[in-house]
Amino acid sequence: MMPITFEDVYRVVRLIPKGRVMSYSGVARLCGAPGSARYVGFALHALLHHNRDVPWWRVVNARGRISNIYAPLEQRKRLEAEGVHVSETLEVDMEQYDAEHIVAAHLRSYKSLR
DNA sequence: CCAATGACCGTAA
DNA sequence: GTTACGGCCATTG
Repeated sequence: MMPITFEDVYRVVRLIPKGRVMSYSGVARLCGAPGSARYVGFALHALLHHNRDVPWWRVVNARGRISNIYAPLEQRKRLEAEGVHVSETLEVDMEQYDAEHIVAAHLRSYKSLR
């Protein structure tokens, strides 16, 4: 299987619609690297000191919890600003907000158009 | 080259 | 609800 790069991760994260979220494992799956969730976290971590056009705040862990240890409140603020409800325990409802199926469909149509 | 390191995850007890 | 552990894999020192 082809190794994935930071850019592969950023490409998928950029497809998450405003007002939606995805899990680290979901991003890894759509990058074609199922099981590489840790690496997705690593790629997002690399964004901290380089401002890029990547909506990192739309990525949470598989249970909907904010696992960013650097700026959890900033992440919550940005999500709320998009209409995503974040609980006091820093969790979102994945049943309601998970965009994996949407992004997957987007990638499928992109692939068939190409 | 090798070992350690993550903004993680699924399973098991 | 909790902790523990193995797997994960590109990057870094």
